[in-house]
Amino acid sequence: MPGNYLKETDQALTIFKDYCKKKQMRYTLERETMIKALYRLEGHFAVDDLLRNIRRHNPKARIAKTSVYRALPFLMDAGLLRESIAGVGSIVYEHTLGHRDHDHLRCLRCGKIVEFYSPDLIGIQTRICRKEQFLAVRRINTVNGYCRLCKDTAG
Amino acid sequence: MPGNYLKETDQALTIFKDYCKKKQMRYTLERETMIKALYRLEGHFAVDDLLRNIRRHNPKARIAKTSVYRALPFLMDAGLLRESIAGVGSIVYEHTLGHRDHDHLRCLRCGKIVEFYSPDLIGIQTRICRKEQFLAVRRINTVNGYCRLCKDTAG
DNA sequence: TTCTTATTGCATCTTAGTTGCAATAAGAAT
DNA sequence: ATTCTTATTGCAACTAAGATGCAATAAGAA
Ligand SMILES: [Mn+2]
Ligand SMILES: [Mn+2]
Ligand SMILES: [Zn+2]
Ligand SMILES: [Zn+2]
Repeated sequence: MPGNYLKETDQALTIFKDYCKKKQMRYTLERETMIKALYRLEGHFAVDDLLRNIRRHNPKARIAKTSVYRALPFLMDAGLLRESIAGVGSIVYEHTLGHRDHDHLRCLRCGKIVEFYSPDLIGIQTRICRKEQFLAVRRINTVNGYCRLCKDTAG
Repeated sequence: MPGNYLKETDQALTIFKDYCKKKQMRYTLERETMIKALYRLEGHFAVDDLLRNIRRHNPKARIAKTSVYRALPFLMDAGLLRESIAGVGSIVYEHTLGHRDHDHLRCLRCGKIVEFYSPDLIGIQTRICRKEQFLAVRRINTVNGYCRLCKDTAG
């Protein structure tokens, strides 16, 4: 858990409090717990990883997976979370605060994920959206293939 | 069904015959049927759409969904098919022959899909892969958001 | 403290995709 | 043409992600 965990979590909670107020939603203990777990997880994760992390850190509170699934769209809409990698099967998320907008290379053999940051690529997408008068909400951009270490044994 | 259907299908069948030979796989009637259906479908489709199309055009032949699922990875590997859109939930495919490599904008409200072609974007991805010594197999790049007609009523 | 109603937990359902296995059929060898 | 090997099929049963209906609970405004 990196040093900026507290700051990010705090910021996330504040953002979500405001979001709830604006949308006349309730700021519940469960959602707060979920956000804290979210910013505890550093890498990419599936819903199940998130749930396990929540339960491990809060053994007495029993938060239902249903609630997590129901909260996710709000957390995404509030800008705390995004779907990050395509082509895996189940959905892979990652938190957004403290990470600049980036994309991924994913190894089909060992599962390794390499992040890359390309303002040029994002710029092209933005330009295309403008041309099509399309309001972008979330981008997802993944190259699946074989990493340096796996590509020889790939066939 | 466009005019180049026959040509594309023919090409696809030939490619897959060669692929089978190379991989010591069997070129079966079921797979041939599947490929024909594949090139009959023009747009983007899920596995279920493909199955329905197959069954409608071949009422007597009963091809099992299991076989379709098992064949898909081979068809992709042979270069006849690709996963095209991310963020939908289930997997969306489209055939490749006769279509240049492109990406998608997808409306979260009405489901409309806008295709766009950007050699620059593809070039950036290629450059990044080279830098990371990463062997690209398939790219997927989708911007989810609201189309021109839906963005006013999006909230 | 009271009251309204959004949210939760649980149980149940749905649906995409997978797996084990006996029956079938490519296609190579004879 | 017939035989033989084994990849592939169809079926049925399974797995796992995610959604849904509903009564109980708890935000948070009054
Ligand atoms: Mn990432
Ligand atoms: Mn397309
Ligand atoms: Zn690898
Ligand atoms: Zn739309």
